[in-house]
Amino acid sequence: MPITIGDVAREAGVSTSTVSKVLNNWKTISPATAERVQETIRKLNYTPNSRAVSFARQTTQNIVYLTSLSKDEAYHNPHMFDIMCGVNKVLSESNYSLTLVDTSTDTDKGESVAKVMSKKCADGMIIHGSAINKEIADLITKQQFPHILIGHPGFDTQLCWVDTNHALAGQTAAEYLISCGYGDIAFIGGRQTDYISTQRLKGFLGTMHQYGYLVAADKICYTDSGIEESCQAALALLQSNKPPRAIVCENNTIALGTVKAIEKLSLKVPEEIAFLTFDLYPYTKILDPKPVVIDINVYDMGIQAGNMLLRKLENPSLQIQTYTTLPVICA
Amino acid sequence: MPITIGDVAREAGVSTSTVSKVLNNWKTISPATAERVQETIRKLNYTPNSRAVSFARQTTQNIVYLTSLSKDEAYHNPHMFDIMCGVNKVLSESNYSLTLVDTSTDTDKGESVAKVMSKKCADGMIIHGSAINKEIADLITKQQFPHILIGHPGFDTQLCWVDTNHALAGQTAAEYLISCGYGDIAFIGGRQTDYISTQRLKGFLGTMHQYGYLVAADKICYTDSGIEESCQAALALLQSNKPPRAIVCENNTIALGTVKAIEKLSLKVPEEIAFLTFDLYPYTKILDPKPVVIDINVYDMGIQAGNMLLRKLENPSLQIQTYTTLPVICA
DNA sequence: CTGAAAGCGCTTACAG
DNA sequence: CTGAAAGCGCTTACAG
Repeated sequence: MPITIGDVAREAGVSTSTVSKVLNNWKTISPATAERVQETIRKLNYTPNSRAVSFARQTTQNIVYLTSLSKDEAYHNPHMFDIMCGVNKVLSESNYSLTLVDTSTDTDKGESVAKVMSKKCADGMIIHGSAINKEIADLITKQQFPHILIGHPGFDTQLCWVDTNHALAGQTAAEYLISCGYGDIAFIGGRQTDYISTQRLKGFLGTMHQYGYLVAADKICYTDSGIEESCQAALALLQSNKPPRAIVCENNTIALGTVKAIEKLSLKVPEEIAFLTFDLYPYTKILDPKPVVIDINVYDMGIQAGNMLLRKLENPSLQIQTYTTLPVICA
Repeated sequence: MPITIGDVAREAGVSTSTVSKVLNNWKTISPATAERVQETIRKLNYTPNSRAVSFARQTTQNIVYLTSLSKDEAYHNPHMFDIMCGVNKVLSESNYSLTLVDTSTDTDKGESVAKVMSKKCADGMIIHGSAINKEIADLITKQQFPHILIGHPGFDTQLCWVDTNHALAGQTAAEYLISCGYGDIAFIGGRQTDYISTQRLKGFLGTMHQYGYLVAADKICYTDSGIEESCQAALALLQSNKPPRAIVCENNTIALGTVKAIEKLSLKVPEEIAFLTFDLYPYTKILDPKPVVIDINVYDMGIQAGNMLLRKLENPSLQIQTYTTLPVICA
């Protein structure tokens, strides 16, 4: 038989209201009473029933993390889980719990979101970018349900979101390589339709121009991000009659292809060719030779997203649409 | 103003008890009434308040997943998250939610577990092996709190657990290589004190002996699982006067070192040397040359753990201590 | 500073 | 087959 607030009240010789007030740190309780009640709580080893608290307060102290959780997601998309860990950290520090909701099996894409909001099983939600579209966005803004979206939504919306600034990462890449004394830099990107790749290229080119360097069209390639195609692209660059001094690889697979090209030509890194990529993946550190890496601390991004949601909970009218978490260089 | 069971009752002209019974599929309700109530529910777009349901039923329909969720955990230990996804899948199919609880910041190791049990915020828990010790085990068994531990606890206990059978994976490795026609097989392991490494070696040796192959002592090495030391171990084996025909690498880092040794000696795989490792890591597939891999479907293991917990919830006296999920060969 | 009482929105014996 | 009523264990105006 679990012990209740009534047991504590009886034992301490006060009312349940008083015990509740002690539990919630009301300052209208006399120190003597408070102390007595606290002691009884310790003696009986009492913990409030969170179901009852949640029901009485009309709030859950729970946040939902909406994302796709398919098999192998953990291997393909470890960043998403690192973000989740960051979110969990701040929330738990503020006594919120975090509940996972998988959107991968939704027949209707807004199914999970609608359910969370109507069942009142959470006070707010963190939505991973993979789980959003225009309809869901409208649903959420109409209900004014507290939320933070991870990742730029890609359409105009009133939604609150945070994202990393990929263009800024591209800038950082250019600045770093320029500071190393390299002016002739090539860029191997993913598909031209890829948002992240395009942003990184944009930032890179902007900074190059700003510093007075021209990047010739034949120094910019687009690939399918496959290892083989990237290797070919890198070989073409390195074997041209005027090879670049450095290569920016838009992602890790491209870096891997570039590694193969560099090995094949037996070039010395960074003496003969420098190369750089974005994001620390589990296998980035085994690349040999090693690229310079521009990384985003996505755990920190999760922390920031969690913090913003807590602020939204206190002040629902807050509108947040921001780029957060600076890229850092791991040379 | 969210609509309640009372609104539905009034609109449908019945009592709240009746609405509740319709909601819970009691068969004592006349079809006519049931239909009328269902229609009202649809019309008003009513969803039961899960806080109230949880409070009235004295159950949460929530399960806690206890594990360490530090920064970079997602990169170092993706398997743990894949298990989590599997657990979430079965639970959500049975209308249970899954809440994350991070044990990495516990000052006292049993802190989180004790809190979960006393606050009654979950009906059961899945505990990742990293978050267990003897004291916690005693706490849980004393309270008879429904749980499943992922991973053999390493001490005698009444706890319910599931694990993968590493010795069986070692057997599978030996059987596969023997079936390829290789009899002279070496084993590069991690530290002699490592449980998993020891189990894999045990299974491997058992099967080798069973098939009548002797594994000479100098064909078994122990390493610190570092790339460099593994490469040296592999080189020593391959350059001995009687090199093995195949090498079993106890983990991916060792496989990576072995890859380097094979490259250095320009050996052809598998014509001159075959090699094998365990577990598909994110970078396993970029190893070149490719090893044969013995993998465990840990997502499936999560599904099984979730299913067992559901069974425990229905039948608390159930005792489960089992090895689950067969290793599979990815050649 | 303290307590009696209403209320949070459901479920479930029990009576009819 | 249906409904009145108690109960789940807290919180919080409100009165004193």
